[in-house]
Amino acid sequence: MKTNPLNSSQQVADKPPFRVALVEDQPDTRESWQRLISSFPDFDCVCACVSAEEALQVIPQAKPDVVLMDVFLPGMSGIECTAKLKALHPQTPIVMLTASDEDEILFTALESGADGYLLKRTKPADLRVALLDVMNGGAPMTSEIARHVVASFRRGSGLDPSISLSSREEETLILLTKGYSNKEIADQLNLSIETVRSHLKNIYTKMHVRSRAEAVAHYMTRRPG
Amino acid sequence: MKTNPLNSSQQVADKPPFRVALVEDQPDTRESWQRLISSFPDFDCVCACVSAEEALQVIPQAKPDVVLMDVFLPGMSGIECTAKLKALHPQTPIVMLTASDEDEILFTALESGADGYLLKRTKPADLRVALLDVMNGGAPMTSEIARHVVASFRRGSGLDPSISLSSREEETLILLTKGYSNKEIADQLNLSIETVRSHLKNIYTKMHVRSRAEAVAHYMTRRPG
DNA sequence: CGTCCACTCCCCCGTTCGGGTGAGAGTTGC
DNA sequence: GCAACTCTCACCCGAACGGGGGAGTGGACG
Repeated sequence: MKTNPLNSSQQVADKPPFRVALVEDQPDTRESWQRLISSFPDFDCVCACVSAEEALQVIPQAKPDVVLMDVFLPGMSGIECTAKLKALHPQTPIVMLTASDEDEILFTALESGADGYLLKRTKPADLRVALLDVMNGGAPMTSEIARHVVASFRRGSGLDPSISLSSREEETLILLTKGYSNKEIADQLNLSIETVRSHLKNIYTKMHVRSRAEAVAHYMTRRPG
Repeated sequence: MKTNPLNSSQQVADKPPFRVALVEDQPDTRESWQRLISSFPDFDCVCACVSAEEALQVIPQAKPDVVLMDVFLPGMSGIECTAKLKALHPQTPIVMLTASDEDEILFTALESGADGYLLKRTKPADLRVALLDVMNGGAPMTSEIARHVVASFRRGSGLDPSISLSSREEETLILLTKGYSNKEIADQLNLSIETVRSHLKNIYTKMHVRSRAEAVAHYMTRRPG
């Protein structure tokens, strides 16, 4: 049970090195990562694929201990590739690499079965820690990434541009989509239950629905939860 | 964010120590954490509350830089307390502490606005790192916790093995998520409204929810809408 | 200044919902 | 045959909900 950062212990072991597979289309980036991984004494970059298609061919044979997967790949995306690899070898951890920290990509990547999610600017030492972490059942991600993930639990989802709700109505709707009752919403917003009911009536009118369940359904189908 | 490890209690007024608030009902545990925090030269435990109610009174005045909150508290829970504190001071980071790594508690805690989530068996050094991390906008959590969080995204796309609904219950749920009332569902399935109610009761029990809106919310956050 | 609107809260009323309990028909499996 | 399960339906009851009013405050805008 170790956490992210500080790692000073250098394990010089006689054990066979951990086998890393790399999927990255950009030649210079790929070679750079490959060299970096091979520079770790306890790691071995057993294959460096240039595409998702090649990865699906090679990786099942290579049987790596961990896969480093770029998100953006020509043809099949790294996310789709991750899903397919996970279907074949659910136990092989896959860490996604990306230059972007955009929410939607992150969540899609995690849904596809990625175990960790790192930004490409991750420092070499942190990469090594992350690889060890993920092979140990962890879910390595940078603080930035983790914050996004945690934040996603907070907000039900985004706003709906098609209908203009007032800010108070918006807050009410979001709590509604978490399944709260009128009373619970009133408590969380420090309002009277009657005020919440007022807002709800307006929301129903604006959204053309007649019940909280319908409002939740419409809201969540328009804005992916 | 640089932190100079001074081992003695003599801190010259380079920088005021970080102010930590603690909420924990168990006396011995509370004092243990309090001592631990105070032992860090760059941290100061400015208040140690025995209950959520006290925390809501004291913490707004104490204005800590970070709050450590136990999940299980008599009376108002740590989760509810977190939500209320977050409503007052959204910018003050709150780290939840618990002995359990049960999914439901974790997600509820994160939804309530907690910024980090640590197990009580977290090592002192890791606690300090976590506190620094969360004040810097990070979302500290142990590898175990992070794995659960990531796993929850996976359930979102695939099947949910945790709950098995019968085929009739499944149909009912799907119509529920379209916002239909019991009567409308009954009509569409050519059933009595009482039968629909029966199915719904079973669904609620299996899904651990208490209302149709909550069922819709949970269902749609776990599956693509 | 007056109007509009968001926000807050209140009342009444009928309907819906959720929980508890029970029960008969059909199926599957031991 | 009996147990376990699903599917079906029923009744009761209290709580929650949705719709219809009204009403006061405060800010924005012309």
